[in-house]
Amino acid sequence: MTTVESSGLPADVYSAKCPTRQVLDHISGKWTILVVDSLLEGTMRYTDLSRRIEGVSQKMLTQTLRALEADGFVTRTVHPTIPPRVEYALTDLGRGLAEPITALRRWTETHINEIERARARFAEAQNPPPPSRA
Amino acid sequence: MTTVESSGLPADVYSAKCPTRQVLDHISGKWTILVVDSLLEGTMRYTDLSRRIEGVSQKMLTQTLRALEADGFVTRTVHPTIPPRVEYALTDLGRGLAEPITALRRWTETHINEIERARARFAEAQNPPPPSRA
DNA sequence: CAGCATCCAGCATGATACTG
DNA sequence: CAGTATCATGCTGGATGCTG
Repeated sequence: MTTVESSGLPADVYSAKCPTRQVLDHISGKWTILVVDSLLEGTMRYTDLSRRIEGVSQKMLTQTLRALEADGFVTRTVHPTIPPRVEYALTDLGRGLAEPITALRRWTETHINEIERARARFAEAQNPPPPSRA
Repeated sequence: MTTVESSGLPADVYSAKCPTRQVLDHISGKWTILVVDSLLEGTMRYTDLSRRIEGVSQKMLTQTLRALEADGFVTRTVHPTIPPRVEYALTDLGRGLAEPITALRRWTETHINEIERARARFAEAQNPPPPSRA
């Protein structure tokens, strides 16, 4: 096998088989978090989500919902009426997923100032602007 | 402001100004987690990381390290010797970032079986395979 | 050793038009 | 209403060659 032997390290953190990577690749999609967040407030119809998330294309919304459904994070319920009525809701698994995401969000929000100061320092170091006064 | 009023929702979760999105976009990069994980074990030189992560191109490794440096997650120390010697290390902030990431990793690893069962069910529902025996 | 600059391929995303 | 199908594109990421 091609595993790194000299260390107990990543091995295949980016392998398609790495669970973290699989899930991370999904939630890092542009719309996934928006959808999950929306559904945390309750069941919604396609159009509800579409209007709420505002900016998402039909293609992307559908794609995101399908991926979430495939992973068991949301349920899709079709009411065979006219006009059609499709409702999306989070599963328990989906609500569980929301927790670590929220943890990450909170950590980030707590430290965003620190991060932005670091960025400012970095930018300045790269881009030595004329010290406004010698 | 352009914030959604009718709900306390996403507002601009995908806006460039959303902290969560900013950080998520970074850690969702193919190599960021690998680099952070590696550096959790201690200071490393460029080549150490390059060899350890194995599969990363120079471009991507450099790019990833620069982004992490810009955000204040790693320090880059250049020893002006010949040949050059550059050492990378996690900052406290970087170690802090590792925690929510680890939390996500753990949640995923705990639930990956459930996710994969959901996927199997979904695939089957989409792709009604001939029931091996009528 | 530790990069940077350039070129290129593929996929993710997005806009548009059409359908049950 | 809730999608599907197609086309266009922009950016991510990888390969290659050069430098202090």
